[in-house]
Amino acid sequence: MSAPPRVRFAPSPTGALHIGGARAALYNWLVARKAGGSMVLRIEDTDRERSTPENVEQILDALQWLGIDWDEGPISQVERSGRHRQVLDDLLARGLAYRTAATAEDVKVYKREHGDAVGYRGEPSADGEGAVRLRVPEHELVVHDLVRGDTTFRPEHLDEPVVARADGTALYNFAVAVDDHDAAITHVIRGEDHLSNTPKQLLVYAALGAEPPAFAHLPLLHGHDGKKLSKRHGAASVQELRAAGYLPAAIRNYIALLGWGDTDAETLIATDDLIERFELSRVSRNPARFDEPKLRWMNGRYLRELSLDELTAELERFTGRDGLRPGVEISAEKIQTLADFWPLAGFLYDGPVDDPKARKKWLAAAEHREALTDARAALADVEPFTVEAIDAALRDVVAARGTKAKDVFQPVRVAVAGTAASPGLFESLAVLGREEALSRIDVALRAPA
RNA sequence: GCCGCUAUCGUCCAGGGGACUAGGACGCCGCCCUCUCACGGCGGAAACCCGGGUUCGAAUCCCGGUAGCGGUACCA
Repeated sequence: MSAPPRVRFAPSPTGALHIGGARAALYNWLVARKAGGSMVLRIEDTDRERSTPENVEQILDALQWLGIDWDEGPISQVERSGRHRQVLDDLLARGLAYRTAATAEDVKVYKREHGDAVGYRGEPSADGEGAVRLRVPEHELVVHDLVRGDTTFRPEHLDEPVVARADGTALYNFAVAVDDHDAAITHVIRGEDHLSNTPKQLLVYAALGAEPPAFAHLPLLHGHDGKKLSKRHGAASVQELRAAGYLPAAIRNYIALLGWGDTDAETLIATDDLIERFELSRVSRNPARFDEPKLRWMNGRYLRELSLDELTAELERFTGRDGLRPGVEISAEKIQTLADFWPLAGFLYDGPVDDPKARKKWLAAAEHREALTDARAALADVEPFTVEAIDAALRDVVAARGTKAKDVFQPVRVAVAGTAASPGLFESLAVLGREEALSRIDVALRAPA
């Protein structure tokens, strides 16, 4: 029996949380929740140029909205600079690191002389000033990865990495390793873009005299064009998905499947089952593409699992309107996202929408205007004004006119909804009520053909 | 360039030496349902990157090529 895992999610606040970060957070969370471990949230804000408090807020907010919680933190990496400096001094004192005046340009020159495959080896500066580089040992560095197996890095290929700026502030590869070690992290689960950095971090662990944690590098997520999905490219931030009307549960299910799958063919997996079934060893090694149509479909399934009360509450929160229940009842099975609702059913509340093409097609011909007139007359007499009675009355009109059903129904639909697609016609009319329905038809009839 | 990772339908995920006539889901196409749009049901098209090797047998193992991706910062 091994100790409960301690995982961490460590975003850098240089932008919004995008879907790739969300997935990394989710996988960490699943590992922690499955085994009764804990999840640490750390903000990697050592990039002082690009990190902002607003981004930190956004990320925390996105995580909470997604339903991914954490047990410790958020801890700020910059606030640990004292500890970083202390470790740095120790490494310097022990000769495992050295200060150097060498610049990136000097490294290039070195490569030109020794070949691209040869790792940079520098000399300490005479005055003891400059950036801090780590010494690289002679032995191979192997990353034991839970998803991709062992990856071996030969030391001669590795540049001596810069771990701190000349002013003594820590750089990423150094700070992560120190912080993960101090936090007793057992599993580092992050994107594959960090795989090449891992040997540098291994160096830090070795210098610390510590056992490195287990690593799990997740395949990257790409946009639909096959290119890397990032803050600047392809978007898909959690906030955007939220604004697009997706449910957290659906997003969790969808992104869990982006890079992971078990032998069971199930596609719809509730979060509790995800926790139970998730296995790092079954994470895919191939990059995946974010496919929004599939998320849409999945979201529709989750939407339809909600009770009408729950759906109404979601929709009222989403649209900022209330009294939506009647409209929700008749549109629930027609929407895939919360954002789909208003374009479909908003006419019930705000009047017919303006769709010239629909008017031209269904309200211009004399035949349609006559049908609408007949329907108006029938509707005026329907008693009670219920779905069933409206249904019967309008079908009587169809029968009397001897036309196809749609030649009566569509003009009525366009008259009351303004457009050719809507929830069920009879249901819509019943929701509107006789008075409102007749008045909309009258307006349509008065409008010039 | 160098270092590294990856390679099954358009996309995601299964399968992983003979059970493969390669499975499921999204999407797509057709049909059914139907007042529109959806939902739902049924059916269909659609993939093992290429070349060698190992083996009685390879999509599955090995090597090479190719392609894609990542890293190559005093960013994270």
